[in-house]
Amino acid sequence: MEIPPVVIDRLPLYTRALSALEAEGREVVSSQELGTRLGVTPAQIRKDLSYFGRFGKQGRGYNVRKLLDELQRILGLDRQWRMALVGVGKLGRAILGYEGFAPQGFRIVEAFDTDATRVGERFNSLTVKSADDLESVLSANPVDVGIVAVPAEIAQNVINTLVKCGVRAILNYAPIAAQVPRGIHLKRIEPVLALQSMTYYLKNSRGPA
Amino acid sequence: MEIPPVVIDRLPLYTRALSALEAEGREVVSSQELGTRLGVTPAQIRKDLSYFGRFGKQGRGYNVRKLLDELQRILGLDRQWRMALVGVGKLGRAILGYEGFAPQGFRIVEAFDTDATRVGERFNSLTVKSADDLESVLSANPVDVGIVAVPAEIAQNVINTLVKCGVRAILNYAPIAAQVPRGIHLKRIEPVLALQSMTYYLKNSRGPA
DNA sequence: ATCTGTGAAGCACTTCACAGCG
DNA sequence: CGCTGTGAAGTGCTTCACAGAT
Repeated sequence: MEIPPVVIDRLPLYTRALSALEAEGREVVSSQELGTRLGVTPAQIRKDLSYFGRFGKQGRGYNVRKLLDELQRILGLDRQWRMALVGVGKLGRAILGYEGFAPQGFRIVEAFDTDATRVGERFNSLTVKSADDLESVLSANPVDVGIVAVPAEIAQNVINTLVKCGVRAILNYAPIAAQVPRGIHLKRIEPVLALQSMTYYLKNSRGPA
Repeated sequence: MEIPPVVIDRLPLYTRALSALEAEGREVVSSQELGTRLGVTPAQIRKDLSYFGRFGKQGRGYNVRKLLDELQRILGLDRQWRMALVGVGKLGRAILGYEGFAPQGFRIVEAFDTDATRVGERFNSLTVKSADDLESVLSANPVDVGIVAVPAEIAQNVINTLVKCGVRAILNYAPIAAQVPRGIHLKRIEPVLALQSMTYYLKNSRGPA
């Protein structure tokens, strides 16, 4: 069956709420309550989950631990994912220092830069390699995800190279509208884009309505 | 007229492509070419723009400069927007150091933290203030946007406070599924969420298809 | 000849509403 | 009786296809 992409985008939110519930010691939750926590309708949650199986108990709800396990399995969060960072400037360093990846199974295992002065720098157990070696390094030791943190002008080039190296998922921090072939997954991580659409609504309403 | 939210989300992408075209010295562009650059169908671009007016010339296309001006006006990008950062930890510092905001008219004008050791720290022209003073500072000097970069446990609280202070747009970096009242705009800026949905597709296909 | 602007058709996602199980 | 799972109805977004402007 073909699952609607929006459904896939919501599943990580569900896992997050379920983790919180588990931490609170809750064993069971209804679609109603989960929905209230997430700002999503209960019907939507039930429908979303129904694409993958029947995880609930009628009259009772969902077992928190069990549903969390199922969702993690469905999303592939029950394994480690290898990532390569390209661009070790200001932004790249912040990404290397971000502590939110590892606990969720995402590890940056390579870092590249074009700037010779940065090549050889060490961050924890990681040594920055030359972008010239990107293809050879990733061919020998493939990664699952590429993180692009280079200036806009060279971002499309870097993305093309990553794709050529077999990287099928890309997290793009560069402010460009990048192109990728069909079948390659790219997500923009960009505060400015998010801001620029919110301003439309700010502009068009006065006061807290 | 009520504009579909997805349309609003695409407009910033259009402005970005148009800026690039202008930098290249292009004066005119067709929906076809713009679409190719952005990975969007030409019909969608024409339809999206038609919600706001008739900006093109039949047989010719759109004047790049003019369309860019119109979109910036529509989105409210022709003015400055004031932002307050809450949380000046590792992530907050990276946000303060990010140089992508100012050129687009977004300025961080206040920074708050609960940690007494951080209060008083200076970043460029900005002095970190105590989170206790958040309400009084923002009441006297409102901001348009709140940026939340605090630990998950207190993020919802911070968001509630910002909303109480009249902030109607929030950029949330904290890994929680936050709740906001109707009419308040919240965007999640979260690499991990983006990764967790991409893994679904990685897991479910082998090779570059 | 070319490319826009747009009703109408088509598709995708959400919500409803209820049968059925615990 | 409460709550899930799900066809069916409803809504919203995208694409088509073409009249009309240059």
